[in-house]
Parts: sequence; C-alpha cells; structure tokens
Amino acid sequence: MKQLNLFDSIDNDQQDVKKLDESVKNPINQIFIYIVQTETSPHKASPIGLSLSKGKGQNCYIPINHHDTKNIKNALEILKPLFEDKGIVKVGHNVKAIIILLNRFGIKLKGDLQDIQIMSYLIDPNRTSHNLDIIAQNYIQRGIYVNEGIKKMRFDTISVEDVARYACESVDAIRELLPVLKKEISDRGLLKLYQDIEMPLVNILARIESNGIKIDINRLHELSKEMSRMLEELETKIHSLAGQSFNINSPRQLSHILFEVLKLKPVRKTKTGFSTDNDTLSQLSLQHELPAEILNYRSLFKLKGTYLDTLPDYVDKHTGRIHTTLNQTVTATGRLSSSDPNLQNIPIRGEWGSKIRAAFIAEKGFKIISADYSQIELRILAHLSNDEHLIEAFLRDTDIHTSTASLLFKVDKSDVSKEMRRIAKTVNFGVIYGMSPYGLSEALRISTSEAGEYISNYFTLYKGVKDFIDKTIQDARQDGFVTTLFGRKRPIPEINSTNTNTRQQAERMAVNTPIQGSAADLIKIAMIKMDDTLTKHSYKTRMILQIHDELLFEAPEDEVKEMIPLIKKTMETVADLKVPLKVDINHGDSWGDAH
DNA sequence: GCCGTCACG
DNA sequence: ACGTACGTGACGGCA
Repeated sequence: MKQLNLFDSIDNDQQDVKKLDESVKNPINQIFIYIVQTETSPHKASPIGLSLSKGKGQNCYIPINHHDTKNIKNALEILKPLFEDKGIVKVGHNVKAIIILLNRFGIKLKGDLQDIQIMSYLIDPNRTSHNLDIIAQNYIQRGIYVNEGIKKMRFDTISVEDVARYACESVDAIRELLPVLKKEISDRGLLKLYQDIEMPLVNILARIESNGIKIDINRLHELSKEMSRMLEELETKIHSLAGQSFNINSPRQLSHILFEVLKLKPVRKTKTGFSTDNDTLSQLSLQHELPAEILNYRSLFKLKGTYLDTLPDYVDKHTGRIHTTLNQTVTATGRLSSSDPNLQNIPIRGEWGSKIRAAFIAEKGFKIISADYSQIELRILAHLSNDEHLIEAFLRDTDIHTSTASLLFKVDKSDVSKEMRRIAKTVNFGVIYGMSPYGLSEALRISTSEAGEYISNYFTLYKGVKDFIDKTIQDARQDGFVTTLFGRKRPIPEINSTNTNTRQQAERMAVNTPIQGSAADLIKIAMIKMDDTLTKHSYKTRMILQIHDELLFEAPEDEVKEMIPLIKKTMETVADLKVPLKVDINHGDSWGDAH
C-alpha cells in the first residue's frame, strides 16, 4: 500500500497540513474533525486516520499508522496549537473518540465542543444508528464516498487515497450538517439539554473510559476453574436425567428432550418453537427434576462465558485495567449504554454475583465508593404525578413497597407481610413499566382477573398516578412525543396506531420514558457536578463507572472520609423535586464490598 | 446475521 | 384470537 506523504495535497478539494497550519497564525472560529475507525480489532474500533477542515475546500487528511506513528506525531505537533486553542470551536461526529485519540498523543481538545452525532441523537433518540453517512443522507441529502472496504468498515484493506477521500467527504458533511442540525436542536427546544447536559458529559465519559477499572484476573481464573468442575457434574446429571446426551445450550435440542422425549407440557411458544426460557423451566420444574438442573446449568454457563472467561481478555496491556465504551447515543430514553465489555450488567444477585463483583477491585492505596440513588424512578413518578400518597411516603422516608402494600391491602404498615410487600413491589414496578393485567399476572403468577383487581385497586388509591398516565398518553397522542424533566424528547410514532397491540406498546413507552429518561437526566447532571467538584479541588478521586442509578468512584484512602458526604450531598441536590432524592453510599476494597 | 436466552438497572 | 410489562448488550446455536 502506498504511504501518503502527509504534506502532499491529497486532491484538489483538500489542503495539506502546512497550509492549514497557517490558521495558527491566522485565527479562525471553528475547525471540523472526523476520525476514521476500523472494526478489525477484536474488541475496540481503532482509529486509522483523521481528517480536518477549516472551511470549504480546506481539508487535510492524516493517516494513522499504528506501526509507525512518526507521521501522525509530526502532523499533530503542528496542529496542536489549533486543538488546544480555547477560542476555536471544535466540531465533530463522535467527539469522545477524538478526545481519546488526541489524548494518546498528549493533546487536549480544548474550547467549545460541538457533536453532530449527539445532535442527531437528541433530535430522534429512536434511531438505531447515528452514523455520519446516514445523518448526511437524511438531513442534507448528500452521499459520502463508499466502496466495498468502507462498507465493511475494513479500512485496512483499501488504499490510503480512498480512505482520504472518504475522510474528507465526511468532514465536509460535518461542516454542512452543523447549521442544519443546530437549527433543528434549537427549534425543538433541545438546546439547553444539548449544551448544559449532553456536551459537558462528553469529556467526562472520555475520562471515565480512560480511567478504567481494575479487576483481579487471578480470582476470576480461580472462579472459572471452580465453575468448570460444577458444570461438568451438572452436565453428567442432566444427560442421565434425560436418558441421552445432548447439547444443553441448544434451545432446539433441549426442547426436543423436554417436550418429545420426556413429554412435558409446553408452556408457551416462540417464533421458532416451544419456549425453554427461565420462566418456562421454573414452571416445568414442578413436573420433573430435569428443568431445575437445566436452569442451574444455564445460569452457571452464562456467568462463566460472559464474565469469568471474557473479562480478562479486555484488560488493557498498557494500563492493566478494563476500559469500557460508554455510548451516549444509543438508548431511546436518554440512558447511557456500556459495551466492549458491557460493565452495566455485571452480576450482583446470588452467590456467584457477589463473587464476581468482588473481583472488581480498587488500586492499591485506593477504595471503591459506590453511590446509588434509592428508588429514583418511583421518586420521579411521585414528582411528575404529584400523587398524594406517593409524595407522603417519600417525605416520611418510609419503605415505599411497604407503604404501597399497606394501602393496597388496607392494613397497618406494621402488619404488612412479606408476601404483601412482594406483591406491592411488583405492582410498583408495573406502574413504571405501564403495566397491563396480563403483564402483572405473569410477573405475579396469578390470574389476569386477579391482576386486574390489583391494578384498578391501585389506581383508585393513587389517583395522581392514574391522572399522570392518562395525561402522558394524551400528550403523546397530541404532540407525537413525550418529554423528560430536563426537556429530552422521545417521539412515539405508533401512539395513534390502529393496531391495538402496537398502540398499547407505544402507550407503555410513552409512560415509561419520562420516568426512566428523567432519572437518566438527573444522574447525568450529578456526574457533571461531581466532575466539576473533583477537578476544581484537584481531588485524586476519580469517577470510574455509571450504572443507570449508581456512580462508582475510586478514591485514595485519605480522601474517602471527605468524599462520602460530598458525593452524597452532590447527588442528592442535583434537582429540587417535590420529594427528596436519597443516595445510599458505601465503600470497600472491591465493588462487592462497596455494596 | 438472526434467534433465544439471560446478565443488569 | 392474539401476544404483552420498560431500557440495554453479549453469548451460543444454527442457518
């Protein structure tokens, strides 16, 4: 492959780095940046080039050769004053990736940041992709150069000239998209959310990812060996119970054993056959010994394959820590998501959950601090609905499920049984999810009519909640979207569908999104405030993860005492709601200990 | 590449 | 008669 000379002009629509460098002397207002990433590496996409534009026809492209970083170092050294000039606005698509790339070369991206990807996300969080080519096609009816290699995100298989053309056309698209998307953001009332929450979060997420989290690889390895032995025993037992050998992980083969060989009664169907999921097997376990063992086997196999054996592969060989990717433009509700690896679904329940969390450890001389919002979604529901009973329960700081049970079963709080509380807890969850009699009946294993009783009973008592749900659905019908506390909007296109199932599903989304989404807004603000405090006072404590209603920190031992009330206070005062926000906070040598 | 399943909030 | 709680990401099986 031909190596491109950095200081050559790439084609007549693109400019070389030297000329662009004149910008350092001739100040400009903004620069546009795009990085080309390839998906060849096993875990992370890695950058292979960077294009930069200061205006129409003034582009350059810098290839990044991982084996020979001399070229990019030279080029970036020239451009460094541009990147670090606080007076120049930096416009990009996925700015977090740019920040992390430049950090690798000792460059800080300073000044106002603008991100096309985040604008597109806020305008329509329902979209599954905010790739630049798709946004460009959609908003400026403009294609970006593609060939087979680019289509497959295999930029290592095509010529540098082709990548350069792709990169420069991409940066052109960013430049043309900026005013179009900015106007959309502003017209839809999303500017504050964009400027005060989402964009300040970009730098913080970059830092959290860079910080990473330490794991005890040896411990995970020991656990894996222990589990292998248990799985072998279970497999033998299962095959003997089935009377034959089969692949337990194949739903199709398992279905054959359960419903044809053992002739158990199927519970429900999937698209492809009879279901063998958790719920089904739990019910079948009443008829036969096998299903319970299958459940046992499945859960162990899952934990081993997804966590014990996989997490060690993600440990970065330079830092010795795991660096997840926190996605800011994925969920429809405003939550973050985590991938490569997903650190937001690390097991917690059961004996093995504790063991696995105990393998997420603090650096020597540090402690893990975990701070989680208590019942944040129900507190938000209380605020949004202004419901009398819900608000009173939280003002008195009573156990919310016990409080609901007391009203639902008309008994004193002190007389609420475990069973009543369990039912009330499920009903409370149901409210947040936009429950139906069927949904509740499945969750509680009761008849739909009985579930319907609970629901109508609940809504008679919690009139504010009932009104909130009705009004939210009504608003969604009228506006076509629902809104969170901080102005995040999610279009609900199917809300007026003539298909009952589709429409009801849309209604559940309409109800759930303001609740889940407002909680997402709140914790994002908490992250910004905490980061601000940590930076201003030069604390060595660092934020290392967000798990929807929980923030994880790694604090030097001598900062822990000071940090705990500080974090609690900061998180509890992010917003002034009709009910107090409550944060539970703990610390320890591991994530397990901090819970 | 889709499906079923299951880990989390 | 139908298929249903909200939001994610990753794994193995199987075409």
